[in-house]
Amino acid sequence: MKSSSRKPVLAVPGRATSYDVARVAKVSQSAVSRCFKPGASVSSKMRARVMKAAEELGYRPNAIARSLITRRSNMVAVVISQQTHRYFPELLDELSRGFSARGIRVLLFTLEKESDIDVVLEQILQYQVDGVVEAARLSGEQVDMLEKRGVPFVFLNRSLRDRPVNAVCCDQAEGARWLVNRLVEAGHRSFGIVSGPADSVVSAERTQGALERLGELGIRQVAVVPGNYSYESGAAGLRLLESKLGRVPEAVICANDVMALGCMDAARHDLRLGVPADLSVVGFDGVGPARWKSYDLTTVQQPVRRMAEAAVSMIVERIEDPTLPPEKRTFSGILTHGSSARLRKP
Amino acid sequence: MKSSSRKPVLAVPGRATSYDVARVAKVSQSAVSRCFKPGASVSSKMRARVMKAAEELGYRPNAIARSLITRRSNMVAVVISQQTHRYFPELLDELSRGFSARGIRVLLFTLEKESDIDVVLEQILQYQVDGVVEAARLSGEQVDMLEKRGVPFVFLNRSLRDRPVNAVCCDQAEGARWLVNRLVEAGHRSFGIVSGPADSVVSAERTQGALERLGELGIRQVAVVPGNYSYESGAAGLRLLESKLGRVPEAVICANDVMALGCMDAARHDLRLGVPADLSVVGFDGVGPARWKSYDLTTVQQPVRRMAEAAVSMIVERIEDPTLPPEKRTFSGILTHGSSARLRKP
DNA sequence: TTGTAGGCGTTATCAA
DNA sequence: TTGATAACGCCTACAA
Repeated sequence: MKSSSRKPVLAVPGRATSYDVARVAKVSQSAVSRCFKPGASVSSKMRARVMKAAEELGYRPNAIARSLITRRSNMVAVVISQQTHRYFPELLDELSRGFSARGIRVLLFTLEKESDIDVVLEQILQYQVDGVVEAARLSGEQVDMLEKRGVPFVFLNRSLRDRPVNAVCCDQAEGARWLVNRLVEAGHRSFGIVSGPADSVVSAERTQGALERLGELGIRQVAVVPGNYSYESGAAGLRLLESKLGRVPEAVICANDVMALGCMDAARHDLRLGVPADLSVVGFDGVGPARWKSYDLTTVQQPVRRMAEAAVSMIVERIEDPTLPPEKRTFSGILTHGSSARLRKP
Repeated sequence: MKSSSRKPVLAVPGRATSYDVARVAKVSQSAVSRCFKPGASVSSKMRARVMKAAEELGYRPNAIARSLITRRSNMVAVVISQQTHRYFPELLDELSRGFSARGIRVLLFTLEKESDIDVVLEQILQYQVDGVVEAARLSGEQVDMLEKRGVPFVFLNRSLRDRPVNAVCCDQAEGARWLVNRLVEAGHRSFGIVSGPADSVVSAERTQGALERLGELGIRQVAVVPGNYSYESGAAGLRLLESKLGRVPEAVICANDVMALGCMDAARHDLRLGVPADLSVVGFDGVGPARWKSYDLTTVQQPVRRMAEAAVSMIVERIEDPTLPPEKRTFSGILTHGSSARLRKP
């Protein structure tokens, strides 16, 4: 018998293979394999014998070997920038939950700089992941690579001009317009905007959306200063706005919540201004701290959970059926009224 | 020629194998393999031909197949509770950075409940990871399984009684004692403690450390109430303490920063108390928001970066040399003076 | 330096 | 229902 001659004892103690189990159970190796395959046809007697032997040896099917032959790794890559992850851990949590509920493992790639995406993409392709969730930007060529390889992927909160790709987004411009509407309607006439990092698509959409609507409403006193999504840059942003406008604007729109909180603190603690009495501050995201009593921020909350769930199911569907056409799902943000902005009662 | 007969054309367009490359380059498959192995001996002519063909076909070595034969997946599992991750995304960031710098991929497992660890461990073993970072608790039997399989693992901020295991910790009790010392020295005599979830080892150590030192210093007015690490439970904790002691204590020690911030806000906004004038509040961790101007929390900061780096290098060393004996590395926390507690100037 | 051949641990396809 | 046998894509002696 081949199976008994090829391995007198366990090569590595505690790393039994299906051959070892077969030998102990005195059945064929393929029988062992079948016992570990959900809907296979095995007699209960066989199953019992095999399971007993497997138990004894501490056998576990080798997922790597399985992947090789099935051409399914049951792994999905999640690519996320450190920035995003740091300020928005909820996103990864929800993605991880969703995939794990469907029996899929997450191979995590965090990017320190967006430019790291090149080497990361290389890794992703080598590891034969079944799909990719991209919460980072990709160039056209990089998208080409994924498409050529037939790896399903979905963008999170970004997309590609002039190209049909899978994407789950929150309508940033819409949210920005809402904020502007409510602020103007409540009488604010001078505005400051603290944008996010230059390479952030989300920040650009939020900033542009706000500027556009302000223009439509004929608001002329508007200044934009750059931030980098950090608390500190929100605080610094307020001072920049002040010097740019010659005075503090009546309302400040920050491209994310964390900057808005920095801005509120700078107003209150450095400039001794009342928020919202002297200054209204609003943000985007709906992160945890925005709801804390010291801030109670007015913001456009992103439906993270639903977005993650959408991304997960879009990927899974396309793993099952790669011919599915690209789809873009856009969620509206949720305008959350806090007390950081002077607004009319809804 | 076997190589040319086995695959007339690319099976899946864009998924070339080393055989495909070999055929196009008119060399053997093993030659292709060698060209992609760092320190192999290949003539530059050969390398050029192979690389050209590989480029044309978009060939990338299949990491799964490689893992199967080398018995090295170059993947490490990171197990972390959602709780920890949500409040401390920095930890995962630093781990991911460290591993990726060493050419190792992270397979992420987030736990909603600690009890999910069973199924997660099963996955980990099946996926043949080279090592495991455990930021979650493990039972003795679970540790047995890993050890029997010879998978190196390191605990983060937890350990196992009566067992030599790899661990990287921050000395929680020490930090707690420091806090108590400084508070008592500044004249505080009545204390409240808001603990973390019952199943958190870290919370237990912090709480115990504080209680012990308070006992040694002869402080009698001490109440402990349970929290769950959330902002809300910190706020609720203060009210619980008040009803338990009959009044608000002079100092509140929270088992993490986020609860401390909730506690500060409850004091200021609900009870109209001055912090630190009427009440001192301290926490543990050193998270970002603790440094925000609205809080400026006195806390014991964990050296996350160094801890993650230690965990990474301990794992990597043990992947290289599995015979290395277990090691425990304990870091001291960093007492960070904010203005949330009335303390003597250092 | 290059090619041949044998495995790594599974699943899949057939006969039996 | 069971058991041979051939892949999956690569690495690695060993021989040339």
